[in-house]
Amino acid sequence: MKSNNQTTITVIAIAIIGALIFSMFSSTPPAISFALGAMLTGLALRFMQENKNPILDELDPSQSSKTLYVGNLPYRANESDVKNLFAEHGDVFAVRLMKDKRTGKRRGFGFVVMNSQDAENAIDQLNNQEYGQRTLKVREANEPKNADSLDLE
DNA sequence: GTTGAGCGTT
Repeated sequence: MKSNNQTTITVIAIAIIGALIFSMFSSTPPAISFALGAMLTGLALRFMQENKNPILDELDPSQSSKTLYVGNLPYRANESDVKNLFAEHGDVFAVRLMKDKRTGKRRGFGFVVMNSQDAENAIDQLNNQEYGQRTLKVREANEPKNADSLDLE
């Protein structure tokens, strides 16, 4: 609900164009026809936005996810262990432990995708904490796939 | 079967 400035400008621009077109085919005074055209175009755009791709609305647009980098993991830890560990501090959506593509051995680090708010908590709770006789390193990932609500910048 | 700072995959 934040970065809709561009969308808003686009809608206004299209609404103005619609208003101009509407003014051409209207016998009412220019100001009134312009306003009517803008309103009609705006309503049309809203109708189009509400009916566009209901599939996209089912992909949990309300829940914003954040990818966490997890380093210094014990080699014997699997994805279920990491998922259970992070699940104690929030909703975990996915866990990917990186393995070497040639040998398939675990490289000792991975990524955890979880709720944004819970991710902030999980970093504070799990970073520099012992797990499997190792000191965990939990940070925000460098290439965030989904960073919707970032108030940092 | 080993190792130990790091930022990946359809």
